[in-house]
Amino acid sequence: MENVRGRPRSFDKDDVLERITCVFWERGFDGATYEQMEAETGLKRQSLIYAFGDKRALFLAALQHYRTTRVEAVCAALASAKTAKQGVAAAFDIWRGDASRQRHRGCLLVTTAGEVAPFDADVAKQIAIAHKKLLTAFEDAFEQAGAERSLQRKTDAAALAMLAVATGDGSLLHARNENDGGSTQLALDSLFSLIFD
Amino acid sequence: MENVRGRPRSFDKDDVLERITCVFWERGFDGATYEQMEAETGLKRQSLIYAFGDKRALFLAALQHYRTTRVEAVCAALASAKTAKQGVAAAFDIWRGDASRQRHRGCLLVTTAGEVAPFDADVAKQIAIAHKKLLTAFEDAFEQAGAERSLQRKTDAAALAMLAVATGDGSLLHARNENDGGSTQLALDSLFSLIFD
DNA sequence: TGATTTCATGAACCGTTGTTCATATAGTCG
DNA sequence: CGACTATATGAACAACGGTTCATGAAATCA
Repeated sequence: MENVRGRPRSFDKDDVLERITCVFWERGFDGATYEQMEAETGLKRQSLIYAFGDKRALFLAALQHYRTTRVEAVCAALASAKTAKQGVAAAFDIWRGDASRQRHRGCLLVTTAGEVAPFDADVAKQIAIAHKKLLTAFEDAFEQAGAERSLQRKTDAAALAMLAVATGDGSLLHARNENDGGSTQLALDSLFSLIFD
Repeated sequence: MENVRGRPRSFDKDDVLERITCVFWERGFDGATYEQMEAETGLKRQSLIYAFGDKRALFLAALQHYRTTRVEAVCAALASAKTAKQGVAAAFDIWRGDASRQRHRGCLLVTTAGEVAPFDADVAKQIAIAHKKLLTAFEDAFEQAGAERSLQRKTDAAALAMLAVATGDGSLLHARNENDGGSTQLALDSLFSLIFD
């Protein structure tokens, strides 16, 4: 029997973590309060602390959750597509979706966590991991695109990957500061047609 | 006589504002404390409050200072260059410099202020102004580049401007989260050679 | 010189917020 | 059914940080 002794948890931990992630995503680390988390999850702060640890641990859990869901989704889109060009298009589409969301736009890792990263090595590590994963995924895609001869012209795959990620993060960043969700997407469109033909 | 009555201020207001700006730039709005500002400026918090107002007013003053110095510098570089291509190169160089700085990397407006903007209309306005200025400056440059026939191929100037700004901000953002200041610059290099020939 | 105005600063204030303590609750095990 | 263990939560705690109060200092003006 895998049932452990003691009172069972009344909530789904992953579900709660998802909601916690959204709070941090929207308000940032300092901006997020237990009060907001209580409202979002329906749980009391002590329960959250009991389940995850203090605020910093909660934030780190949220970062990891974000990385293993959102970031991996982009990587998966890149890797699983028929052609590299389609893969990049799919990845950009995910970003477009994130940029046009109502609440918590932008990227939790680069934007929000970036504020904390210079003063917290663990946070910086989460960012670095995600960044590297994304970078190599794009690099692989562009190398494949070179082999498929779909590139506008021969370019260094690593540099192209850097450009794609920088532009993507920049777009997500701008989306956070704008009311009309559409205009920032121009950057991704423009880049796509510049890279492919 | 332009000498006003009362005890004269013992410090240069602009100089202090520059230092205050650096504190916000490095720590963010919530992260910045009066204690750090005291250390940075050598003044007591009450003097700062007396001269500028409360913390939010201090932050707004810093944002405006940042905009009228850093952002305008990029616009000026774009407008004053001989050719549009040189102008874009000069603008990118400024960004490269900002990205390779030791302290307070990244862009105060898009990164730091972006955390506060969704909950403060005045902050959002500062961002919007800077964004628009940058965008039109690049758009003008790319239109000029089209006339000068230095573009790799005919592309919409507005979309290209969006791409340049998104990539620039993305690069600055990444620079904040990295130890080796060099690698993010690849994105700008890559974009430049993709746009021009 | 004395009155007046503005700047500088020590000190107290006060609210917000993260954390901890103590207790009630809901399950399993023997 | 009692013993035990883990979860849930009300309530008190503690501290960091922004703001305000009150006083001293430095200049100009009459």
